[in-house]
This record gives sequence, C-alpha cells and structure tokens, in this order.
Amino acid sequence: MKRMSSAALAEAEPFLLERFLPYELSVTANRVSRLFARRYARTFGLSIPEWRCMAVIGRYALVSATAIVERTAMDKVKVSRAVATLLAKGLVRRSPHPADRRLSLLAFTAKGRRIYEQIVPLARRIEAELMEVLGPAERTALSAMLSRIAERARALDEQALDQGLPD
Amino acid sequence: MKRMSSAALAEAEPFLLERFLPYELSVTANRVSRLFARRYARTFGLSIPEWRCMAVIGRYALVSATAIVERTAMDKVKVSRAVATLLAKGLVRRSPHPADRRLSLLAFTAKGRRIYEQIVPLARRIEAELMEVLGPAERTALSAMLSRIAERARALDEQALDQGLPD
DNA sequence: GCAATACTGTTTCAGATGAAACGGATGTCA
DNA sequence: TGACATCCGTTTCATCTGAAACAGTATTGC
Repeated sequence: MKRMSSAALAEAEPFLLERFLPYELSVTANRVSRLFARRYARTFGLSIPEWRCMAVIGRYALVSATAIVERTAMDKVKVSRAVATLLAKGLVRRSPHPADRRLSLLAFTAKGRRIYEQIVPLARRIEAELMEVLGPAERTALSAMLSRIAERARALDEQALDQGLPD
Repeated sequence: MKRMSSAALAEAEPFLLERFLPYELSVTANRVSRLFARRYARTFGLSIPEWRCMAVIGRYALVSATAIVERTAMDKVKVSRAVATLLAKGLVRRSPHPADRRLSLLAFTAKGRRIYEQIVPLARRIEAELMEVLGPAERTALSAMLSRIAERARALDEQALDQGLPD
C-alpha cells in the first residue's frame, strides 16, 4: 500500500458517527439508563435520581444531602429534588444534625427500608441480565476502562476551563 | 472459607453505587458528553444534537430528517429542532424531495461545509486525547462490548414492554 | 466580639426534553 | 375512485434540567 500523510488519510477516511467512541458510549449509556428508569418506575415508582439517593442512604444510614451529592455524581439541585420527593412519598425521614443546623440527616422510614430491600436485588438482577453478554474478565476490564475514561474526561474538561476562562 | 447460599451472599455484600456497572457507564458517558458539548459550543457554537446532524449530512449529502433519526439515535423531535437551528444559522439548506413531498432533503451550505471540515478533525482530536488512556486493543474491545450491551438493553426493554403493556 | 467569608440546601428562571397530538402527503385495498 | 391506514416532520404541553440567586448557618481573621 502507498503511504499517505496523516492529513490525506483523514481526508480519505469518512467520518462515521456509529464508529465514534464517544457517540457509542452515549448511546449505550442512554439505552441502559432508559431500561433501568422504566423498570424502576414500573415496579416502585422511583426515578433514577431517587433510586440513587436511596442507594446511598441504604449504604450509609444517616447521611446529609452533601454526602449524597459526593457519592452519586448528581448536582445538589437534583439531589434536593429527589430527596424532597422521597420525603413526600414517605420513604425517607429527615432529622436535624445535632451540632450543625445547616445539615439535615436522612434515613429510611420503615417503608423506605422495605422498598430498598426489594430494589437492590432487582437492580442486581437487571445488571446481571444486561451483563450476560460479557464474560467476567470483560466486566472487570470494562469497569476499569470506564473509570479511566471518566477521570481523563474530567481532567481534560478542567484543563480546558483553566485555559478558556482565565481568572 | 465457608460456603454461603447466594441469598446470604447478597445479604452480606453491601450495595455500592460506585461499583454498579450501569451507574459507572452513565457517569462516564455524562462526563464525556459534557466535555464534547463544552468544546463544540466554545469553538463552533454547536450543541451535540446539532453536531450529530452535521455529521450525518457530511457523510451522506442529501438526507431526509428521517435518515438522520435512523443514524443518530435521536428522536425525531430532537432532530427537527436541531435542523431548525442549523437552518437558522445558515449551515444547512433544505430542498423538497422531487418525488415525495413529505420529505425534505438536507445539505450543507458553503458555510456549513466549511464548519464541518473544521469540526471533524476537532472531534477526532478530542476522541484521541480521551482514548489515550486505552491501548488500541482496549479501544476495539470497548467498542465491541458497548454495542453488545446496547443491543442487549434494547432487547430487554422491548421484552419488558411486551410483557408489561399487553395488547 | 464582629465583619467578611464560606458552606448547606432550596428556589427561581430559562432552556432542554420527549410523548402525544397534529396537518399534510402518500400508500393500500376494496 | 374513496375510505382508511401509514408516514413525515412540526408543534404543544408537561416535565426535567442546572446555573445562579437566595436565606439561613457556621467559620475565619482581625
């Protein structure tokens, strides 16, 4: 084969969205999120932000909204709204922090705990059904690659911000 | 180690959102999308839906909105709006289909083509910067895994619809 | 002490989203 | 034909989203 300059090569290779990794990633994540959103909604009437809050409360018991923000990759507005909904649904209750009146501590109600104990196995079952198409080694590799990519994206984004919006 | 029933095992293993693959996938895809959205917006004033439409028009020249829907994994409302914006920005023009008056065919204006020719290398460059954290074999593997997962999610979702909403 | 600053969580507001309804055009089948 | 189903792309409407402003509380530095 003849050698080409990389510019000529770029000319020669048409750009195909369906082979563009960021696009593939977005499409796959959206499909997966939609699957979970529908199942959670149908079974428990929960949205994904609500479920994520439940997952953190279930793991750590008395948590503040800020702790949920740190552990869910959701912004504080989204968490605030999800928690408000969970309070209204009677799945979560709120108590003031004894030392710092800015914080309020969240915990399950009895009803909330019952639902949590049902939804965790459901979540694991859907994940298992989904990841059946991968072998165990592939799952580990995927997880590792995703976290490297996420970290890289965060780094590139911050770097761009530093350059793009100086001071 | 003592053997446990899988139920007891499930009991014993706390549920951690950060090790839940669907969550990892969602977080990574969102970070990546945000990176691209910011760069495209800053450099060309384009949103991701607009860029996706441009990518399809650039590849296939005269396309209908429906063709864009099929090739971008976006719904027709989103495509309709993105195309309207591209028309307003003067990057795309619309001509009637000679045989079927329901369709209109989209193509670049000169300005649109100029921007397309700049944005494709930018997209490739960002992708390259991002995927630096993976080896070539890993990129291929990731792409293959993502498409299997997306297909599986689609299948499970349809299956659930069939069961959940009979008739 | 007491500004000034920083933090928590809510509200506001303007924009994005998608299901459903829609108007217009084409296809189908009797 | 002509009635009915189907398709294309837009609009509507109710909801979701997050940046920014906010009120209330805590911390810092003088």
